[in-house]
Amino acid sequence: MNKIDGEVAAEASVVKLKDVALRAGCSVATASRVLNGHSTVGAMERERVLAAAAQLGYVPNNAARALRSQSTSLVGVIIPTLDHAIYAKMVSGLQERLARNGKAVIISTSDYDLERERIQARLLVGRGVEAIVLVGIEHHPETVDYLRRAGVTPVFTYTNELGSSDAAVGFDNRHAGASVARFLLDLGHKRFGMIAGITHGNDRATERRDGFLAELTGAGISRREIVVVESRYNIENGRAAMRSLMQTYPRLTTVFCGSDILAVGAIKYCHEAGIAVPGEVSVVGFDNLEIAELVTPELTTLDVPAREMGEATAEALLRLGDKKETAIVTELPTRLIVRGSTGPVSPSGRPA
Amino acid sequence: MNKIDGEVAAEASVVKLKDVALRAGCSVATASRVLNGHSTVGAMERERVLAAAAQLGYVPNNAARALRSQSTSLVGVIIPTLDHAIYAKMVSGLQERLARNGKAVIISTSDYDLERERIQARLLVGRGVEAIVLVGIEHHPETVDYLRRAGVTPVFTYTNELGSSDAAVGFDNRHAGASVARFLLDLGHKRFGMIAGITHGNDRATERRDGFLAELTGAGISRREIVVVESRYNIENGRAAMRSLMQTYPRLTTVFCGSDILAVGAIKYCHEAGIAVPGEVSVVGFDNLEIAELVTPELTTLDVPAREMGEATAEALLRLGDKKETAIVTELPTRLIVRGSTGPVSPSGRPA
DNA sequence: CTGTTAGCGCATTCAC
DNA sequence: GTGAATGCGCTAACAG
Repeated sequence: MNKIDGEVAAEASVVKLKDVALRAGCSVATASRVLNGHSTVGAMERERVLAAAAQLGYVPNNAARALRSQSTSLVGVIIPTLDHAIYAKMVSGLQERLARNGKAVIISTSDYDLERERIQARLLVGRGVEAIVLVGIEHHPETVDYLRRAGVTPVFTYTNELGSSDAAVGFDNRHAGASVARFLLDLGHKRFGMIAGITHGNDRATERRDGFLAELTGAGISRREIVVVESRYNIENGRAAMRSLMQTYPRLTTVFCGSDILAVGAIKYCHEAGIAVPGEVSVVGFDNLEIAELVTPELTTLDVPAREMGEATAEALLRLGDKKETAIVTELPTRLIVRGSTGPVSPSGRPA
Repeated sequence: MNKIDGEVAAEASVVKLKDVALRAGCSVATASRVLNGHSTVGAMERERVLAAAAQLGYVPNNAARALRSQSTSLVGVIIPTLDHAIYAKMVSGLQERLARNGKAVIISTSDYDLERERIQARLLVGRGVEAIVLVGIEHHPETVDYLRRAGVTPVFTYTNELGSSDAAVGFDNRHAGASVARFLLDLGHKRFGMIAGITHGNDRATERRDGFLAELTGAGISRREIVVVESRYNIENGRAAMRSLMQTYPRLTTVFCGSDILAVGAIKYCHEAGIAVPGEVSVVGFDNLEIAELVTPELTTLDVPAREMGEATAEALLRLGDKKETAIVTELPTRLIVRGSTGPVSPSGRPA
């Protein structure tokens, strides 16, 4: 049985441009021109093509389009892990903003391993991505070079330094770490601990720690009196790290954690061990995740606008695509959210 | 300057199969065969091709491969939102497992809107995905039909019903809801409230609620005595819903929430309002997110193995690709995790 | 076992 | 303005 022209046609298994042209009574070339917005097409002709495409439910074959035009409308993103809300939020913002401009995102994860990141980058290049969004400024020496040679735009997030990328969207981790130190100093703290993320291959963790330490030593605190441990980002590790810290250095009055995840674990340990927060020890987190407001006391933390970072990254990508700009740095504001987990130190040197 | 054979060659801007063949001294067909693991190639020849590919850093052009072979190694996934950890975890498991088999995932979000889901599905088809992972069994009437006609494998998650899909990976939401009811009945509760997710277009929320209600009415509780409100999944809404519930029906002894997100908000409200949990009201969540262990008291909740669901989905997809199976149902275990937010009701009808 | 040939669906050059 | 022809990089027939 033939389809009757004008009825809501049952779509063929795959509608191709040829089918649209056939129905519109023109050549595929014309149909292609219309669908791609090339102005040089008669108004009537254009109408018919558009109508035909709509009726047939035409969806362009991206593989063919990509092969022909060298443009895939695909963006790759490599994050350490999707399990961490801070990255999930960033990807969410990126994906939604990009989708509005017809671009799709392919996601992959490196588990904080720069070598894996490099492999993933190659794979994404094979997939034809036009740009790759990376986290941080520190990468395998070959990664960015490789992207460059492949004509893929590298973009860094979680940093405000362009480095070897075409765009950086983020904030100054070092400054953020320093601002936490400043806040704690102003509260009168003298004995500091830090539970940092694993700094190996992770510039964000490194910078946060170094900014924190620099501010403290600048204030006359001896580096040797500051205890720093590193821990993978999960609650259980945060708890364990806090235990080891407090058992070894019971006189610490405050502990800065490189992530809320760790801070929340730290607070859990304090509960168990009967250590008052902030009475005996003040705890500060980083990221301002939802969990920061769930613990008791609520967590003082540095707010990172993850979703906005994803959106801003998308916008940078879009602008880069217009070729009007060649290098973009978007610095996002961070700010300290003071809640109940921090307090002043009494003149005796113990928290009030 | 010419590249010298044998040195670690600087990769050309884009290395093609032809380049590999050239260097290996064979035809592109042979090179293709080697790279695709077709056994019928001589050992020496295969060696040389492999070596050439490695030295040049050859990465196949997926667009061309896709166009020619109708196989893209691309899987699409449409989830309500990446902001909800339960979906982020699922995607994480899916992505990692698929990556091990050379498949990539394109992600998109529907914001719980079945019409948006339908649009996203079409877009993903245009991208050439071989399968699409959907959440739940309820979809726009055209969505699955469309996928079928386009030759794209539809897979449902968060459900154990095959429906119109080729594979279902998940659990019985109705049964899960019922098991929560059973647990609360056994504790002696008589006055029940529920903060469900928005059930419109969301079979998971609907089933959880219906299973809960069915078990209760089956136990002789009148439907009219059970108070159900619906709320979007975020903490603030959970808090507001709990407020409205407790202010209007102060005699409720227990409230079941369709997600830990809501439950956590509910508990926050109880803290503010001075309502003892579980002394005055028992609260149960759903999902067993990390946040369940962060609130005080810790949350009794139904564990949903989200990451495993993603992994199992990937495996179902892989098996479907082998064409040995044609329909796969994988039911995952859920179990109630009893923590501190629930307790028995005293003979007086109030919680003990 | 290996090379030659012919498209996959589309965007674009070139004629008209 | 519009149509016919070309080829993007690769894989799958087909020969040899």
